Amino acid sequence: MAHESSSPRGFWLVKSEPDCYSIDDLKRDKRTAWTGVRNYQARNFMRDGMKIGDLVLYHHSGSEPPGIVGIARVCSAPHADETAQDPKDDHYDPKSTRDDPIWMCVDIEFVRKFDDILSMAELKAHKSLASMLVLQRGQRLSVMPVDETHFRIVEQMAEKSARSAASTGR
DNA sequence: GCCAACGTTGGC
DNA sequence: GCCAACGTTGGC
Repeated sequence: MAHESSSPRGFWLVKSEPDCYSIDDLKRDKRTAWTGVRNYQARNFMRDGMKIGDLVLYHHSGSEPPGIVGIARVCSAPHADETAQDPKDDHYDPKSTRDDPIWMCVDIEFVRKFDDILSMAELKAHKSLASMLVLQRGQRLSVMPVDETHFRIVEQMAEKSARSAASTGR
């Protein structure tokens, strides 16, 4: 590719139920291993696609409203998801062994939390995000790639809502 | 290997 | 609470 060096990073989106692990939990912990993913496609994105430094949109699912609440960054190479080997863990998988871990994850670190959630309704209202994967009907992946153009638009939307919040004294 | 039944995710 | 979209399971 002619302009390989102009796009050095990948862009991703991860989902989490805030009751399970929210952006505030990530902010408190600074970083965490993104464990518990038990879908092969999602695992493959972490194992084969994610690189240290890639930026990640953090999505709250099952919340009211659901939407993107901040940004994280990939901060480790892929490694075994140890929760798969823990019989007491909800995500225990007896098929996963120390020799053949099956389930892999990366670590992500907190970058920032948006002042306001960007709800799916708001995102869907933005025409240039129409093809964004997370907005497609019935799409259930918990780890997925994001186009850089979509990522930048989301960043701008977050900035804009922060500015309007500041100007109205909210 | 097919396919129906079932379970899960997650928006609405 | 409903339902769409899958992934998984298991009988055949």
